[in-house]
Amino acid sequence: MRRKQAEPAEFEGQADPALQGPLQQYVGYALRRAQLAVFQDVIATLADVDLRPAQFSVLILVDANPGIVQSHASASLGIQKANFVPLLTELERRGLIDRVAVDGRTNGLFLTRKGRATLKRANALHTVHHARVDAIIGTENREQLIEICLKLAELAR
Amino acid sequence: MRRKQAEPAEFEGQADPALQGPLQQYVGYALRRAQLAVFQDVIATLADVDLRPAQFSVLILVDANPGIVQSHASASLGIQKANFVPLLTELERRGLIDRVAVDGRTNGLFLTRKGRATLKRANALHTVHHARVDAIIGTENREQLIEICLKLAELAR
DNA sequence: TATTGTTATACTCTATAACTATA
DNA sequence: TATAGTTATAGAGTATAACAATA
Repeated sequence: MRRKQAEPAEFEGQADPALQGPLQQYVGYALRRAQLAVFQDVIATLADVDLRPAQFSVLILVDANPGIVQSHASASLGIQKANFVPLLTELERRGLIDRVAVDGRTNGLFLTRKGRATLKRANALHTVHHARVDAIIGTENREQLIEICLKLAELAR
Repeated sequence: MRRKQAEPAEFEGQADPALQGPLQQYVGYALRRAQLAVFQDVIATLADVDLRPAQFSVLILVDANPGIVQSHASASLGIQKANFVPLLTELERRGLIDRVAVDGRTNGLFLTRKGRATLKRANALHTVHHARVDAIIGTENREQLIEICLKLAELAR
């Protein structure tokens, strides 16, 4: 399992002088560093329920959209349908979701009772992470960050 | 080579109804989607000079800090020293950087003439990407986004 | 004929452990 | 004894292509 990212350079509480260059002004670089840090915190937070971010996102999506079909779910999450298969297979193996045949080629997704219980625990844990994020940047900044990120995601269309 | 990410779900210009759930409020999820989209755009933009984002960041860092030693450079970029080795080896193989022994166990990093020329081309290409980002979110939002991301990166410490 | 789910495969990124040569 | 660079290896994540079964 992945545990931590590379230690950031330490300079007695100062910002790393090597990073005062143009890199600090690049959106992609800032996003990468922030995303890695946040994911690291989420991974550590959800370790108790043994859920990775991608697995957590599937449970959330299926909980909010019972019966959603695989192809729709994977497209919504921006995951290739081919990569979605082993993800679901593992969640099904653990008894957290069910694949229910809608017709001969389509599966609807549902949380099992155990899946709902696990998600409930995961949500409680995630609240702690969420509070940690808000403590660092504030609620207002969080909401603005998300708004900006959603606009940037349009670049992928 | 990686070319594109999964197609986002399309709903005749509407937002994907399956994503109106709690996922939209999570910083980690928003950051991941935005980072993937921005990186995809950077990768496509820099394809002409055959540089991946990580390679580009190394050239920028070494250009701004000639002679920086490997361990410092990798820590500054948040890359494990073990993973930094093949990255540098490839850049050296392509004649873009030089590893110069400082003492028996330490390498200082320098751009070659070709490395500087390639970086110059890459920067010119990157300007186009940068303009695309600003066109979507605006300069002010970009600056605020970066500020917030840097604060979030503190989570990793 | 197009779509859904699947298998196979490969590349990138990130991580750890252990080694060597040197300071 | 600690550090810099390296090698080996493994696990995620993401990408493509091709296939069978079904609509």
